[in-house]
Amino acid sequence: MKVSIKDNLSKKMLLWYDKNKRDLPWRKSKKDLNPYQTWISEIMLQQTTVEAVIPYFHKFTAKWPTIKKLSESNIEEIMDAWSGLGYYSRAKNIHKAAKIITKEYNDQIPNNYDELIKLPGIGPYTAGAILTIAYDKKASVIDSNIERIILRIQGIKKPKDKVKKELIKISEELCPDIRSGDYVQAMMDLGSAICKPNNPKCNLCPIKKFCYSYKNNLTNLIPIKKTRKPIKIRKARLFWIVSNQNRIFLRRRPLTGLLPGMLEFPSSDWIIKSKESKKEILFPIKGNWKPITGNVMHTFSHFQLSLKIYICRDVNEKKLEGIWKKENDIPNLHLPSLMKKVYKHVFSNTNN
DNA sequence: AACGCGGGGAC
DNA sequence: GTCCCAGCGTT
Repeated sequence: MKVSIKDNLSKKMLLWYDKNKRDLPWRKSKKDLNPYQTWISEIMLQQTTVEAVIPYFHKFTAKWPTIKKLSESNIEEIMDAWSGLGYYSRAKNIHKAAKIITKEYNDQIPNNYDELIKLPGIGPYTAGAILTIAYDKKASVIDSNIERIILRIQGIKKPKDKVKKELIKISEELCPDIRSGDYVQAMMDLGSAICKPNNPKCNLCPIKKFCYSYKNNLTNLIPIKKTRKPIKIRKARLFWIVSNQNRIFLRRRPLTGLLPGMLEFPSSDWIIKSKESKKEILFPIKGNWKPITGNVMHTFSHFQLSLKIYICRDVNEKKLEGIWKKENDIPNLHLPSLMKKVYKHVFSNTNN
């Protein structure tokens, strides 16, 4: 890459950023820079939109204002605070990392790549983001926005995983020595507002004069899209159990796998549709079971789930090991989105 | 290199 | 409905 592009691109981006930056809660002035808040925001923002993160960031940092406080909390509290945000291993890893930072780094988030990358939940992107945004160091930072911008500017028509080394090199070269944090955030804002995946607004782009794809009308072809596999459909029966004290039965999922440690209403195994057996329904307890009209559908990252809900009333609470909650308390529980869909479906299809 | 891992907004 | 999002850990 030519030196003139390197210098001028970051200058253009910083000028653009000063005029167009979004006002986000984790964007502090220099004197208020807080590596802890940078870390939490970057973890929350992994594969998650800014709009979804904002309320969670406020709640989380209000409840745990320091790493020390966070390291002293328990995992259930953290999982509850994360419920609804998705990708729950991030919450587990934050807890693990907080303990390590407190124990081994005197409550200070490391300021070098080799130590950062060792922490659970911090990979190449997040390490670079913390180095630039929290510590104003020059680093290679590649998120999906910056990746797309570089591929377009350079007119790279190969699949991105074939040019990984090249992208790392270019992203570091483009990163300025001063205001590196502002620069990477400028690039991400540009990717979000201008250099979008589809129908980019090139006429508004401050760096279009550096862009091979703009000049050659290739922005709709770069980055090349790879076909993704269709996701499978799973089916299951979910059991809505009401006790003779008018409370609802829940249990906590195991701390590994899907929705780790989250509360749920019990269900049968989630079976892939083609393998569905016609065996008799195995209810968790004897009783007068009745199906509820309709199904609850929910799409996860790698499969879709269709739930048929069955309801049983007047159950003795001592017959089941788990958590019993009053119906009025259900909406206030920390449930994953799937289970929120479930209780809304039940409430709207029964007349309690 | 491919997969498991959530949820929601834009279109 | 499909695509995408400030990715990471595991296999």
